[in-house]
Parts: sequence; structure tokens; C-alpha cells
Amino acid sequence: MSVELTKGAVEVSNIRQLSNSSGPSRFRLLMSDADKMSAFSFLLATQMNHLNEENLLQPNCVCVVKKTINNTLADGRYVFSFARPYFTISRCFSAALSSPRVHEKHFAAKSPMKASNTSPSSLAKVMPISSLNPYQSKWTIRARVTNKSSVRTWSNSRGEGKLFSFEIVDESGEIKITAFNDEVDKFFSLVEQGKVYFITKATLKVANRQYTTLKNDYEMTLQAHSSIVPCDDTGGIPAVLCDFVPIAELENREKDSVVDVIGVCKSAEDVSRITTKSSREVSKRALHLIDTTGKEVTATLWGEEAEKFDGSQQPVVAIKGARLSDFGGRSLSALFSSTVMVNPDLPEAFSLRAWYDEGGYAIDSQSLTETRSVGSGAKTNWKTLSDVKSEQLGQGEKADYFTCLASVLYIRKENCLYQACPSADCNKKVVDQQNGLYRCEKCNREFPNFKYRLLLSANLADFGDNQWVTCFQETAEVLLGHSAETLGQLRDTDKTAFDEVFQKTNFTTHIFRNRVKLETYNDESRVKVTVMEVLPVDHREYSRRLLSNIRKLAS
DNA sequence: CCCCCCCC
Repeated sequence: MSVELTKGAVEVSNIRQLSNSSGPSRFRLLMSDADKMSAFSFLLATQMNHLNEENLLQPNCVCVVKKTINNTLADGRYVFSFARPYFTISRCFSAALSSPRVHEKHFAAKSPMKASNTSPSSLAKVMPISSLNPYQSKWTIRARVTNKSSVRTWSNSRGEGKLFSFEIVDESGEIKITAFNDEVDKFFSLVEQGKVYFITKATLKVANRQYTTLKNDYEMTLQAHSSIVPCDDTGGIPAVLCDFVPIAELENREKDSVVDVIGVCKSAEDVSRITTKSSREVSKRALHLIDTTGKEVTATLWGEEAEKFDGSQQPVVAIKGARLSDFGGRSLSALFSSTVMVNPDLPEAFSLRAWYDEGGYAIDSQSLTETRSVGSGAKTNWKTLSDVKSEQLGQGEKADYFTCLASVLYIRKENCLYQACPSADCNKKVVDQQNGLYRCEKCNREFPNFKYRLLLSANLADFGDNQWVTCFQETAEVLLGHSAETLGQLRDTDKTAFDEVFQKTNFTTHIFRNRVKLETYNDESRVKVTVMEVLPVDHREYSRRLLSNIRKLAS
């Protein structure tokens, strides 16, 4: 009987200390494999005690136990994982081997070389995840943890408790595993992102398709008797694949898609507490991630992850499974199923670090997440011109405000300029006294001069409708690209040049921020639109908004 | 046995 132990773990179901003298500690352990289908005992000695060669099970069977021998589980058993050389297996009490075949099977899985040399009939196989179903309970799988959640509590009418979940993959597929209450205590620290484990005796149930994103009809729940045993990582199990999407590329991804991203955390906002719609309080922290595409995106972490995050050293942050939202154009939000990795041991992280430190930090980056709002802090009320009519904007008691992207169809240049009172805060039209003096009725004064002011009536159009609007001085100057004074001079001295200003303005496109209100004049009520601000079109932002609208329409 | 994925 040859048993080759490399790395792995066994569950210790019985322990007896054989010697308690001042010499090396020796223990007799009754161990069972993951299936508990066999049991065998070993003599253990601390590594400090160099063992006689003839007592060794075999020369290279160095098992490494991570936890100390005093690490007792709630149910009195011990779980050892072989990771560091605290203990060495020294001898096998072969009499205790009840089932050599199963015994061999267990370790064959850890040793591919050996497994391939063993006839299939003598090998009880580790099963592929894809073959699991609720009607077959005798199985062992070997899989890698891809996503591990933090511990979460719940409280509802059916009770309360805590849970954590993780996802695993093997070469055949993936499945979600959930641990509740006692199993959280038992397994939470054992299960590590990216590591490979033997798992057995968990309960399978039909997955609720509503909540699962994994390609598996079933999911697992850990039970008191379930076993998760770390094992070596010698091939066969796919690595945790992060399919990192360059930040610039997020712009083209579908809203609500789940993506892996990696970037340097250029800055992190302070953690803050928010109250959700369901009156729950939760911590959040926004990170500003940048990558070599020169684009930034805001990623929000939640809960404990938000509280513990330290962005002071501008770490590389990778998020596996973040949700892409269209807030502010494009932004990311960590999910409960996301794995947030700070300075992960990944080639992408190293190259990003180098890129950033060698100049990336200084580049003039653009964020996909536009949080600065247009206007006085209020969210921009984008409307098409037909929306303005169909939604009867401005028909209520108060004025409505809307912003539109529109082109100038026509400007009435007749009467677009008037002679106004020259005093600083009075823009009243003055009366030309025809004697070199101009009278302001409001100021009740005559002035030797006046100032030109603009009052434009313009017809704006977008793809679906048009609208007459009024631009006063400031907005008219922006629209025409000349000061009222210049235009006044031109009109009086160079009619052709004056006309040209209007020609050039026709069919130009701008963003117009408008006020719309029902105004009554001589018993006639009509909706009047006044332009508050004329802004250049940010085509990037505009395209993003169009895409977002399309997505909204599609969903 | 959860199933929340949040806020601007």
C-alpha cells in the first residue's frame, strides 16, 4: 500500500496524545477522508522532532498542517489543512485502514501522476460539478472558489441568521454554495477566494433562476456534516479568470451587465452612510478607477468593504463581477457576489502599477461617470421639443425648466436690438428724444447715451419639433457670438456684416437650458419659452445619453 | 433558512 501525500487536508475525528513528556509530542489521530468512507490513523510528531526514516509512511509524504492541534471545532472535531510545515506524518497504523481503495482514491485525486497510473476501476472519481443533482448524495467535487461573499445577516418573519455564499468552478461547470449560521463559523475563514477544495456532503437544491447568474440548475447548501477540505492546485481546475474590461470599453457595454475591471484607485471618496429605499442603512464609498485607456470610472463599494477600504496609497483595485450602471453615464457598483481585490497578485495589476507610477498619474483623464450636474445642482431635465408640448410643460402654476439639444432654424433680426437705459441695473428701453438725449421712463431721467441690448426671438428645432424661444442679452450674445454693442455698431455701419452674423448662426446646434411658463398678455395665454443658458454640445456626453435612452427604451 | 445588490 503506497500512499502519497502531497498537500491537502484530512478531518480528524479522534485525537489522543500518546506522550506528554518533555520530549516531542506524539499524537494518534483517527482521520477520515472527505467522504468519511475510510478511516486510518497516523502517528504525528512535531517537525522539531526528526523522525526515524523507517517510521515514515514514505519519504516524501510531508503533510503540512496549517492550524494548531488545539484548533477545535464546535462539534469537537479538528480540521487541519496542509499548508505550512507544523506537523509531519510519521507513521501509518495500517490496521485502521478500512478501505484501501477509497483511501487511495482520496489521495489519487491530489496526485495526477498517480491517478493516471491507476486503473479507472480502482479509482472512485472526484465528480464534475455538472454531474451533481439533488438525487445523488454521494459525491466529492474538487473546485476552485471564484467569488466569496462577506458574512451577511438577515432578519425576517421566518427568523434571522447569518450566511455567506461563494461560487466554485471546475472544468465542467460552476455552482453557488451557501452556508448558514453554524456553517458560517465553521467554513467562512477556511474558504478562500481562488483556492481549490474538495467538497462533499452539501445539499443540492434547485436554484431559483430569478436570483442566479450561474450556469447551473442547482445550488448547494452546506450542512453540519458537510466537508470542505483544501487541496493542492495541481492542474485540472480552471484558474479564476478575470476577464478585465478596459475602462474605456465600459462605455459600449450593456447597462446592468456584470464585468470584471481593474484600475488604479486614483482617489477614493470618504465612506458615508446612506439609507436605502427600504430604510436600511448601509455604508458606501466611491472609488475613482483609472486604467491605461486614460479613462476613469466611479466604482461604488458597499458595507464593510466600503468601510475598510484604504485608498490612501492609490492601490490597484480589481473587482470581479461588478455591475455596470448607467448612472452619470457609466459607473460601477459592487454586488454581494463581487470580489474586490486590492493590489491583487496579477500581471495586470503590476503593469497598471508601473504605468500609473511612471506617468499615468499625471495624464488628463476623462471620467465615464459624470457626476457634476448642469445647472444649479438640480438634475438636468432633458426634454425633446415635442416632450415640452406633450407633457404640457409650463402650463402649471409655476415655471418649468427643461434642457434640450436643438438647432437654430431662424432668428428674427428685426427688432432684435433695442436702445436701453445706460444705468447699470436698468435695461429699460429708452425713448430717443431726437435731440441727442434718450429718456428712461423707469429712471425718469434723460441720458446723452444708451446701450444696445439684445432681445432675440429664435425658432429652435430638434429632430421632432420646433419651438419659438426668447433669448435676452447674455444668451443672445452667446448664441450669436458677438456682444450687443458690436452688433449694434454693425447694424448701423455694415448691414452685410450684420446679416452675416445671423446667417452664420442659423443651423448651429447648442444645448439650451430653458424656462417655460404660461404667460397671459391681453387676455391671451400662451406658453413662453425663455432661454436661460446656451451651452456648447458635449458630443461625448450627448451620445452617452442617447445610448442610455435607447437602452431604457429597449428594456 | 438568503434572494438584499442599495445612494446620488
